[in-house]
Amino acid sequence: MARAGLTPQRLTRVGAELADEVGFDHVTVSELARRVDVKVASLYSHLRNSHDLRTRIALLALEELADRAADALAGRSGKDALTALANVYRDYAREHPGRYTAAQFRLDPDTAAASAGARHAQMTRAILRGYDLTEPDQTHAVRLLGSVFHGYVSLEMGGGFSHSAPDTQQTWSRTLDALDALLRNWPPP
Amino acid sequence: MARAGLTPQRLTRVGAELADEVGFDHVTVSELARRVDVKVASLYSHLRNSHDLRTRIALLALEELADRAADALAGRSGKDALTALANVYRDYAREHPGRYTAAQFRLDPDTAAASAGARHAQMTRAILRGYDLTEPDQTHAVRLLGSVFHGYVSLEMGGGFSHSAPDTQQTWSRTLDALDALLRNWPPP
DNA sequence: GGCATTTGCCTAAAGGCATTAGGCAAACGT
DNA sequence: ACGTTTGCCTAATGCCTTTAGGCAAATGCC
Repeated sequence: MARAGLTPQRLTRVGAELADEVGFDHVTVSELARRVDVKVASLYSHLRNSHDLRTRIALLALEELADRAADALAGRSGKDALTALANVYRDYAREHPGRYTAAQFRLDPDTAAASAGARHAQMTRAILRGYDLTEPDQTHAVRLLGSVFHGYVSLEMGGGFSHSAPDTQQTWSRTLDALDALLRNWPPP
Repeated sequence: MARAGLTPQRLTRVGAELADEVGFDHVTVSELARRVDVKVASLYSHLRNSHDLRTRIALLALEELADRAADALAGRSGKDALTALANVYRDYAREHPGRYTAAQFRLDPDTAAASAGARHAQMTRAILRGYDLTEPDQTHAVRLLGSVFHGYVSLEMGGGFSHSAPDTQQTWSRTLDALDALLRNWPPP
């Protein structure tokens, strides 16, 4: 019985690929075992259980996404930064639909606190430095941007905008124009 | 063996209640059978399979939501209508989280075409009559509103905004202010 | 009302996934 | 070299889905 050299990290990576291929909801410990050519029970030395696997994939996705976002934001500000961040989310969801879904996986509070989630909020906030917003409107705006990015990407991914004119690239571009305009003319209370 | 009086409709309703209690992802034919006090196999006379059950719950949710939206919009326009529609989604998600998730269930194209999905788009479009938008910006705006509503509700439901000040009711209210302002000052291309 | 047909619910069985227990051999430390 | 740890295996249990085949209740026709 030669050893397969499994680690939680490797299993998480393979799990993430699996998610992109079959959808995060269909990620299964059994299928993962097949992929790494090992019997199912063997995985339980490396993963607590199925939920643990999902959690790890979610954490991986959140970090990859945060890393990409950090890269994209470097040296940009204003609308340029807004567009760059928005595109990171949208492109990631297109390239890695399973991982993107994983990033939405509900984590328990402790795990969430230790995740890259905070970096995401932080980066969105950074973008707003290019606009003239003070608290509490800045927080409202962070949440609004999060809502639009996630909502748009998730609807587009789910086929919500499918096959109807005008094409979704147009809408995306105009959506970013609109958000930029909104942030520049944020309404008074 | 007294008959239980099952129908696809009743099973769908019970399935929807089940979804609200345990989450749409955990809706199971077996649990449904327990709830209606019948053996599992019996359900297969009324439901094609598990996927069929989910589809029916999704369609139910889409219709309930569209009905509520239609009620809420009656006699309103402008920001009043915008707020009313937005609250329908948010309130529905709070009252019926499982059904709300179900409404996001990806339907196959034919089923989607026959669903209440079109009514939703239509009602969002109706709101925009209170603002001065022409095609294709009207469509872009429909998609943006859909993104914000869905994104906000889904992040809030997932605990994304949890426990941080300011409270989410504030943000929601200011988000609607912002959307209204945006629609009144939609940026030129 | 009696009788044939349809329909609804049941038992049985097969196959899949998750998870735990217990065993043997490879890798590692001294 | 040898004892310990560690990794992967077999076996077993339990829950879920889905199909096949049977019996009894409802339905409809005369």
